[in-house]
Amino acid sequence: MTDALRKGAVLKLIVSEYIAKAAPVASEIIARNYKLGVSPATIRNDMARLEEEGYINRPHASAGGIPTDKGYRYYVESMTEDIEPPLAEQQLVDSLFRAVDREFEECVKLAAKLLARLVRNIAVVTPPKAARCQFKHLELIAVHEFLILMVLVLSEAKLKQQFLYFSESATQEELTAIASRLNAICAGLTSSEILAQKPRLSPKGEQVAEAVANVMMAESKLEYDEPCFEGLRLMLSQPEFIRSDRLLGIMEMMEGKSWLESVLCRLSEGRVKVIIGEESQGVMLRDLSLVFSQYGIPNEIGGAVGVIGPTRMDYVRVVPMVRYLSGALSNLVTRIHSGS
Amino acid sequence: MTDALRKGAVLKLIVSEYIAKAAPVASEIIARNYKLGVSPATIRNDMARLEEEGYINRPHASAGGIPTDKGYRYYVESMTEDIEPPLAEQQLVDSLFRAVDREFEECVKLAAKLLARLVRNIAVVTPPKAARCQFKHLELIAVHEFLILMVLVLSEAKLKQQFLYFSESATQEELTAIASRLNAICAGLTSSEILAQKPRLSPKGEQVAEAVANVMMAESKLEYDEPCFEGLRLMLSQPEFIRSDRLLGIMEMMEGKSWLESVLCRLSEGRVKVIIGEESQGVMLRDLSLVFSQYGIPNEIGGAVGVIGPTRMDYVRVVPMVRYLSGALSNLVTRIHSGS
DNA sequence: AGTTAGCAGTCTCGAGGGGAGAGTGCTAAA
DNA sequence: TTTAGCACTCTCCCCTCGAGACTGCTAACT
Repeated sequence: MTDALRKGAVLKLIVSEYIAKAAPVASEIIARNYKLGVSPATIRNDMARLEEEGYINRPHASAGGIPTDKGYRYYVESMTEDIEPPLAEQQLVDSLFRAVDREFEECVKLAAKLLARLVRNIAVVTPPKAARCQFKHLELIAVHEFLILMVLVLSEAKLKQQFLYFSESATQEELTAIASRLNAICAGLTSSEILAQKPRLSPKGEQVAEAVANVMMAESKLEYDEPCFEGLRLMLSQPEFIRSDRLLGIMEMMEGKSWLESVLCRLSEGRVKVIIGEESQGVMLRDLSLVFSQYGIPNEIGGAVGVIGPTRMDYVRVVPMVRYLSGALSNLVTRIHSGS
Repeated sequence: MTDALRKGAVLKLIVSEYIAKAAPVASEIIARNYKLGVSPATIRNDMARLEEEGYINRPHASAGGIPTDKGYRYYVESMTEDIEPPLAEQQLVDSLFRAVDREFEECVKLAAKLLARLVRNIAVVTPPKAARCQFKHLELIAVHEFLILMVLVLSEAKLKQQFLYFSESATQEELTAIASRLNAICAGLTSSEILAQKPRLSPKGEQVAEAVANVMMAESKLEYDEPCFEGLRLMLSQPEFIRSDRLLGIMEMMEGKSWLESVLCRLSEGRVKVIIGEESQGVMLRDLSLVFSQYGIPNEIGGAVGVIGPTRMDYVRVVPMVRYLSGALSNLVTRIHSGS
């Protein structure tokens, strides 16, 4: 069985070598750089079998090996789960979330930027989204006589704003009264509950209540919030994108939102999901991989974080990083959700 | 003088032909496609002189003409100011701004998206920013015992949010009291005025007041708000970007913020500014052009809107479009600023 | 003087050929 | 089962060459 063992080792070496160099891997390279104690010819034999079994491919008859999706899959599966990102990178992430005094949106953006920089690929982070969205607080501010700024705070400290036009003028006092009335009535309710109970309100109050319910309805209908993408530039500097039509394909894909949905619904709690190339079954482009994970509190509030890159992606760096960041985001969400 | 006149006409035709085809323009093309009533040989003579004078260039000794920056400049200057965008496009813009019931940020994003789509290049829109930033309203909402969400409304209906940590617990009643006290004290003040007058406040009140002043300070220090970029993908599909290193250059430039500042400070009120290639004096890449305009109410509130594209940009479409959109944005801002 | 036809000259672009280099598959021996 | 040796294959780069595209120039024309 030392034979099959070595074959696996050779495959892993081929994959990691290809990830590093982006060029077909020759048998000599493997024999020379890694002390397997066998000659290139033996490696060649192993490689011939790896090709038969579909783990590697050759661009032409007498060239080195390139991992197939199946090859990458083997490589990823053989990674142990307990790899941690380098300490320096952990600290970068930690320091990002230590002070949460900024807006949450800002945090999400910064997290995406950092992740992109660390993995040198496209990073995606969706803002956390509560499973059910409850009314928390309403504020009405007169901008002008007929124009009102409505500020709505929902559960999980989510802020919404909208302008309202009144057909007749309203004083700030009147607005404050309407707001405090609605605050009393609606506290803790969902959009449908607000619509269900019909308290007696002034015409203006009715208009506001309707607007509130609409905003909350729209919010709870959303599968996930507008995700934040970063790192296009970093990915671009990788050799697979010297031809810009590749990039065009990616951008076209990303402009449609459907791909994200179909990726997110494949995620399972608390585990990093790796989707390699064709495994996405047409959702993604052939030569792209995804590394995604959920974060948050299951069935309460959460979002997703992940990386998009070429199949030739440094999984050993990316997977632990996504796992770590998703943990950090979970902590952050928990802190806001249930006190510090 | 019919001679010099024709030379100008030939230059304009060369520029517009090059803009349309992205390929060197031959004398024959000009003679055949446009009825100037002269032969290719005559056009060639004109082109030779245009080259001497620096309006066009040749990629090699026996190739057609390509406009220089100076050539584009002539073309742009010869455009009349009263060109309007096609009616259909005007209506698209108008319909975008008819209902302002969404967040303003949302409007800015949509405007950038629309502009990008219409001009098939990168569009930039900065959110409107008030010259001086005044306190309008404050709200404090308890998320948990020690974690408070502070919502701050500034002049021009600008919303800011921030989390606050208290070292001792606070009830919602207490927070409401602090907020209404500060609302009374600070109404209409700027950040420095808030810092200057030192009313007697509880320790928690002090902390909140300080946070408010900090947020406002940061806000007023900002030259302009985080601009919104759109349309990278559209620009990418233009022939000058088949090689992706061009794109890389653009993205690197855009990541730094300094270029925007130096562009914005060159703008003059109410006029569309066109900066062609090297005219930017190193701020931009050689082969990019900018078409920018301010919008808003001078000395009160405003932002900028513009387009980034290759020097070979369809100025006849882009310039009127930027002018029109900047007008539409000005209207929108005015409506919010001074009542409908 | 300005314009035009004709023609030689220049440059690009793509196809085709050949040599160097890289790396394999196969075979026969250890 | 592993290894050394070797013939073979395929890419890549460079060179050349011919076709095609336009020009610049010159001499005739209006």
